[in-house]
Amino acid sequence: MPVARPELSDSRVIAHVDMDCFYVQVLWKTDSSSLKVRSDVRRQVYRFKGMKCNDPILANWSYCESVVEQRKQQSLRGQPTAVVQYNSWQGGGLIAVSYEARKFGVKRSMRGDEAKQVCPEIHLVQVPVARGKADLNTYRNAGSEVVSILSRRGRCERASIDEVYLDLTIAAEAMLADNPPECLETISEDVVQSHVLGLEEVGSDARENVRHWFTRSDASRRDKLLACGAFIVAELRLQVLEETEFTCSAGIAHNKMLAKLASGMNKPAQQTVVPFSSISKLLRTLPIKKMKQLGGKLGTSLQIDLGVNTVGDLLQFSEEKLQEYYGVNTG
DNA sequence: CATGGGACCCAG
DNA sequence: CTGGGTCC
Repeated sequence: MPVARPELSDSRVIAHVDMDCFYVQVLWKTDSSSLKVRSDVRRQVYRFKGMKCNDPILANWSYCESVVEQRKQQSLRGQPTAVVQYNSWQGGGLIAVSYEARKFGVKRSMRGDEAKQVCPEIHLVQVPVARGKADLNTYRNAGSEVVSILSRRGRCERASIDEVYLDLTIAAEAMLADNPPECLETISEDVVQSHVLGLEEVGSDARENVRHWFTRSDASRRDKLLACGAFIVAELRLQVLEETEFTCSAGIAHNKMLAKLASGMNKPAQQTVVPFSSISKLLRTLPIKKMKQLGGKLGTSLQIDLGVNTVGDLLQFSEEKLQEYYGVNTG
């Protein structure tokens, strides 16, 4: 029988790391492989610009443009920018949008022309093209740099080009045994800036609440493990920033689903912890469509056919009942 | 044609 | 295996 159920009573420490508008960030950076390509081709680009181009590699004008555009990279920091693929039809499709551009209402999956209308000063940069297709290898390689840093502290699972799950259970247990947060004299600002779900965020001093949560000696073992995990993730995110210039956001929780949910709650360049005690409150009212796997037709079917709107509503249905509707695994 | 394409999972 | 769904 297929089983797709997590273990009961789970105290793993799982992080989900999500790069902020990753394709845009990659433009800001100069990595060695793209430099090599650029210096190879730069001379020819200038030679071919405005002419008929017979070289099969350079024949695609989009590629020439993208090579030229990449030279602007450093100056694009802090400016409204989007990465587009295929510029020939209505300016190409946006696949990443900088936070500066988002302020103007520029959205992913707009066309380049559309983005120019709402944000005339936006910089549109094309992804490289190889064999007539968008070539994402530059971004894939940049993602690998991040994975190599994250894997210093735990096992990594690449979830996509710009997302990684990290199992920090072992590292958190070790930290709890050797050097628990409650014994630390000072706690770095990066850690205190974490968001912890379920903490009363009264206007007075959220910082002090977080600091207290991290250092309380009477916390449950689960909470202490998550606190250690959040420490480690804060360190890792700093190392990623120092070594790659990339910022990312992260969620820290007891399983992948919750870590993924949390990483998207505070962006960019922030991290969010989901303590065990906050889970039921969080899920009871969470719209089902926000959960991974339920954003499409399955989620719609849950709403329309079963009247399930929140994760809490789902509890009224037995596993067997759901399997009747959707099959053994999906159910 | 007009969000594009690839990776992965599942049901039948 | 194919065809459909989902994600980025």
